[in-house]
Amino acid sequence: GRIHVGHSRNYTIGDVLARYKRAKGFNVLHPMGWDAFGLPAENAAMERKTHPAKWTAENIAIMKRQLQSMGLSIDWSRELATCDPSYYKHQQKLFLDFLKKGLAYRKSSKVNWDPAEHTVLANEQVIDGRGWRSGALVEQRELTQWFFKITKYGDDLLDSIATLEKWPERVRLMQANWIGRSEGLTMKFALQGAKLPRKLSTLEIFTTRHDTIFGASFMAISPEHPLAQHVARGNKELQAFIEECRRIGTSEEALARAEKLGFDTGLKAVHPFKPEVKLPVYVANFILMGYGTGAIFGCPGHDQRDLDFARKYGLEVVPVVLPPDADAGTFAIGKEPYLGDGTMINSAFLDGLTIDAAKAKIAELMEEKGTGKRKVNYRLRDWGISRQRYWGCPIPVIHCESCGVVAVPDADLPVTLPEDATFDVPGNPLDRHPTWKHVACPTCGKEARRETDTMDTFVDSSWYFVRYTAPHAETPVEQKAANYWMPVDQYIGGIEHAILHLLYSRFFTRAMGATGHLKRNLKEPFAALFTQGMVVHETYRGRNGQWLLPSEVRVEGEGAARKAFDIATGAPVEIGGIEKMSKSRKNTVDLDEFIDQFGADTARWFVLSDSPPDRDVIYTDVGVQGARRFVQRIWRLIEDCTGDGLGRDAPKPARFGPEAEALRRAAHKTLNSVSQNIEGLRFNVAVAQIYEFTNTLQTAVSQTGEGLDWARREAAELLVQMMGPMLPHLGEDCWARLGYNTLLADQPWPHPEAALLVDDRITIAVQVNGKRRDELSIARTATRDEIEAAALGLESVVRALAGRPVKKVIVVPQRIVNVVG
RNA sequence: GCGGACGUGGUGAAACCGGUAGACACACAGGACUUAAAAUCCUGAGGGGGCAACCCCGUGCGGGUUCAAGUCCCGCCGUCCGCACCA
Repeated sequence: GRIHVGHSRNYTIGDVLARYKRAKGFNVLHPMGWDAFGLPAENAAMERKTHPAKWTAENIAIMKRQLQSMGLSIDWSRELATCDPSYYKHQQKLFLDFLKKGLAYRKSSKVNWDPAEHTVLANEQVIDGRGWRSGALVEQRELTQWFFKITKYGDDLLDSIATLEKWPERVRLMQANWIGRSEGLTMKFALQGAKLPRKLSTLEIFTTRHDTIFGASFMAISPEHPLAQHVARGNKELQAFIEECRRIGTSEEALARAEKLGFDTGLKAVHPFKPEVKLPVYVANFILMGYGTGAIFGCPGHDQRDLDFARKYGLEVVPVVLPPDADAGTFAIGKEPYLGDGTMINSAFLDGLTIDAAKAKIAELMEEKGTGKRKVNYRLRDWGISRQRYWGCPIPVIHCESCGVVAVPDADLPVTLPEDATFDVPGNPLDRHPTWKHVACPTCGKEARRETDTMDTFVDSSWYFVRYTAPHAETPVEQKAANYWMPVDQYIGGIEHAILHLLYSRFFTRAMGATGHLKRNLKEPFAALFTQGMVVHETYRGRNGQWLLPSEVRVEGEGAARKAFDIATGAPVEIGGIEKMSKSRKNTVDLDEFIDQFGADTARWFVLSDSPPDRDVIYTDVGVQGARRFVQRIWRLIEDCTGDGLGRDAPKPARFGPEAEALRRAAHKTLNSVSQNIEGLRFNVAVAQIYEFTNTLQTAVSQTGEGLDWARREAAELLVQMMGPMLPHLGEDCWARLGYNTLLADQPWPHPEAALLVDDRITIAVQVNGKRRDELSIARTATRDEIEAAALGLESVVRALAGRPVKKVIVVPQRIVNVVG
């Protein structure tokens, strides 16, 4: 039962919010995310060890027990619905509907292939600079895989970011950068210098700086470009160069630092506006085949990479944009290209135009001649969902020699995984399985083959929130339920999902609109997004570099003198950085042990209390002790407040003495601001206010006064109700202690009495020349003149003025008065 | 390199529209209770000066706007995050 406390933080936040909203009278559906069952991310190891069924009864029982012991409220019938195999049935149906609409397709492309593991490497898997990974040389392979056409919605996904007002700015930015829209022009250049096949005799490039066409001094193409491949066939040196590029080219970081290298093909490209100018064509290592057309024209004057390249190979550098205050006669490019605004020079008919005007002119001329076309380019690629592994939702299609790709008929869904797969050899267990893939073609009945790729688990998480709205429906989505619940009012998750999961979910909502599963005008799945911080903890490493659990380590000393020792051996231990709790680093806390020792409420209170929820919380034993102390203090306090025998039916007194009045004001004010702070997800502030009010109530316990018994009773009840969402177990106990046999969780959220929220007399600060000198207690309704008179009459003000005449008095009623002298 | 966020006591942090900086908590110190410890309760505290009333300084650094700046503007410094040859 060792799980990350960090893992549960978003559930705690969501749970507090859900309990609060429910008490406020809202209908709340609070499913926990896909990862609540934690398994997809850990599948690599589990695939080998566990039984096929992802949701074994045992796994579910473990997770359920752990989450319940954290005090989380879950509607389990809904939760378990997505663990049911029927979820995959509906997901397969969605896939086939996407296929019909052209939103899913197959494409052949080059992939990094690990021959040792016999599998495709995911993008994020690191390969070293020489193309090795885990001791095996990585190959490139041509492979046909499945894709979702997310690029179809590139514009919409980008433009709609503006409507996501309740999303964090940085997530919106990350998504915009990821989509990476740029407007430009494709241009065709005629090639000369060798006999080329018709298809390769013109070179198409993409640029966003067509205004700089007269500054072009070379062409560059990607090593993977068909033209490069063609020329290399008769050229051993070029072959070697391309091979070299490929080796370096696999690691992105190495690539960014690598020197610009080129290989002159000997070919020449004809300048589209100056036919007498022939530009040399290079194969260059910094050109990506995956972006644009895999080819560019190089304009060294106005692009850093092109400038580096030109300097290295001695190519011409002609400035064509003149900075506003530079002189056309003397302006030259040094080490830095000029990237700013200006007017065109050295550019024939463009001279004197602005950059934008020059772009428009070039685009217009080239479109007329048919040698160019305006084009919007995206960094975003279609989503490759094929995985060559057992663990995942099977892709429900059948390959037939005569009928091609055939959808599995609805009646045969779901396609389920074989239970007797073996994992003793690397590679895809489905492909290797002796019988599973052999089936009859649903159309012609001939022998055919099942698709053995499974879907990326990101597919699973891209629509679960829709399925939750009607988890037992016969169709993937029940429109009525989806229309009622969607979009999700508040989504809570880690920043690690800023791009992929959140973008894929946005795509799915659109695609499911296109296939009729959702309303078309529902574009965005999550109206508001909150990214919570993690629970982090120090890491410890023993002498041999092995990670140690915090419970295995004894820490001595303070500050710089802090030292750690292995409890078992007494050996010194290295104290490492504060990192996200993870099993591999062993900086975790045993949840079962924690619950035994402190209880779930302490855990909840701790993660809510210290830091704002969007920041990381450092797990410390003293922090937990503090939370525990408070939980126990509340219990004692409620006992003290109920001990005098005043029952819940006692009539409200007609008059309250000053002590009772003060207590009631404090209670209702606290209720008011705690409500606001829970709503704004400022739990740490809500916690602080509850602390403060607890102190007030504690003081009142030892006082006497008219109506104070009743006021104490009221205060205790409000306190219990306020803390209920955060401390549900203690809350129920206290509620019973107060004499109720109902559940606190079922009580409506209390309303503060408006009259108690505003004071008759208030304290305002008095400044002289902007410095605070005194404060003033005055009627809330006091006029400007009254406040001014009272302030000027203060001895401290007179003293601070030191005889200077008063020039001006600024009065902000109910806030401050500033005397300028 | 590009883009973004942040910088407040010994620590985690509050401070809503520019209006009493440091709420609340942790740690610390002193006291009460106790044979003792734990637990609990009370008191203290940004820095400096003063017996005290009180005064001066203070939100990374330097400027600016304003009656008034942690908050707004300009320029630095530092930390963190994201993207990274995207033509």
